[in-house]
Amino acid sequence: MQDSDTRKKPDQPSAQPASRPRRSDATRAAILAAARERFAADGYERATIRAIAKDAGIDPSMVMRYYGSKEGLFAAAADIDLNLPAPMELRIQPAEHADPARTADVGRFLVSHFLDRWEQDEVLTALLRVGATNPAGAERMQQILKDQIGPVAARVCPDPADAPRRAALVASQVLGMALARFVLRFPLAVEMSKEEIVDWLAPTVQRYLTAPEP
Amino acid sequence: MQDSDTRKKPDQPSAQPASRPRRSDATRAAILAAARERFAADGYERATIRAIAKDAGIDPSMVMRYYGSKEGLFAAAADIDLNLPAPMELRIQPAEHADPARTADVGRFLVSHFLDRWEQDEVLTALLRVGATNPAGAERMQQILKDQIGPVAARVCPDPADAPRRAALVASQVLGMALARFVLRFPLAVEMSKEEIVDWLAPTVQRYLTAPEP
DNA sequence: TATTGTTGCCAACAAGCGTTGACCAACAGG
DNA sequence: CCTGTTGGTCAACGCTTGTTGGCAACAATA
Repeated sequence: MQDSDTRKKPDQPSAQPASRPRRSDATRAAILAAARERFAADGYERATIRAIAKDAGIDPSMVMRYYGSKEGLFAAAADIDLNLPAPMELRIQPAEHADPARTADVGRFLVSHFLDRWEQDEVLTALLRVGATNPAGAERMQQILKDQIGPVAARVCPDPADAPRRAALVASQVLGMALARFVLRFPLAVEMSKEEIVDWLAPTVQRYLTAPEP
Repeated sequence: MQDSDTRKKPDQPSAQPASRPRRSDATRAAILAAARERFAADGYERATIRAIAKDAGIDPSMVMRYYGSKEGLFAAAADIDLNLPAPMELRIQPAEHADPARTADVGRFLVSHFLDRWEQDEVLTALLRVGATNPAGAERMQQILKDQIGPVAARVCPDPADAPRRAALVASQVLGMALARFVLRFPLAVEMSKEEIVDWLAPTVQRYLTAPEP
């Protein structure tokens, strides 16, 4: 899902789903990488197509040809997969027993996973920065919450009916920490070790997901 | 602190600290109000001086005359007072007894107060939006955290030495919820009632502030 | 080899931005 | 009354932005 392209001119209207490699694939990838870096560092407006093109070592007009517009470029760059485990896998860990505390430590796992994910892929910071000022970015985040975090919550929380609310609570804590650490760069949020953060946030997330009531 | 001006031409170099009212005070206030609205709605880059001036019903050049530059305007508009109670007042509530759980419900009070504050004053949303893309905005937020939340944490948490860390944790949860509810406008974060949010977040904040260890 | 599509650069466009300085109207103090 | 200060508009500046079309070089196909 990550490197999907917005390819034009579908040669065979109903042919193979993955189009064969092109000579320009390296350039496309360079543009995408530069775009992620710039969006992460500067946000949507200040990440100019000219700057991105310069980073990628090509002409600005190429960006337009391959991605149509700045919005198209962002859409391609912000195609994110959180790599969350399929919900079923979560139940396996603590063997197979009844309702209370279905998964021993979803909270711990999730917080740790998110921190790793954020540190290794700047596109998450990019999406967070852009989402704060750009409607399309905010919508994309909302979609990720719904499609990728929601299902996990649905499997783990007591009443699947209010899984969305649980997911939103989890998102508020995780995004808040990401904001403080990777976007605003509060010194104290930056200096804390990953383990320390996990120790503090895991019980919170665990409670948001599994507590029967506040 | 809220409506501080960047007044030029100090007539008497060492005269009264508060200058007398001017004929243009209404215009200044209109500009500031429009600026807060635009910054909150659009972020720093897309909130143009021209648009702000139009909202205020005056010429763009007036903004420059009264606030020097766009940065100056933002600095004036983002002069924020969280209205947190002086730390001493917090200790009074549960009478006067020893260490464990100094204040019965700081968490509940803080979450409720922040939600109120955010709802009634759009400048908080403005600062959050701008802080995500603008270094000056991020620095301002950091300063508010240090000067206004830090002291509260220092009085309430077990070891005043790591009050800053406690404050950062609290900020991560509170800012995260503000981000989800007021900036990204996740439907489920918007639909939840204020009481519901307080019920969920209060224990978290309480723990971040008063728990002896994670 | 001739033709056709792909890859890339260059120069330019129109629009929008923050910012500036000239200029006029209204008021204030003597 | 005049005179200087203040409040405000207007038109323009220099610059950057996203975006476009033309044109040369290369690769692939026939």
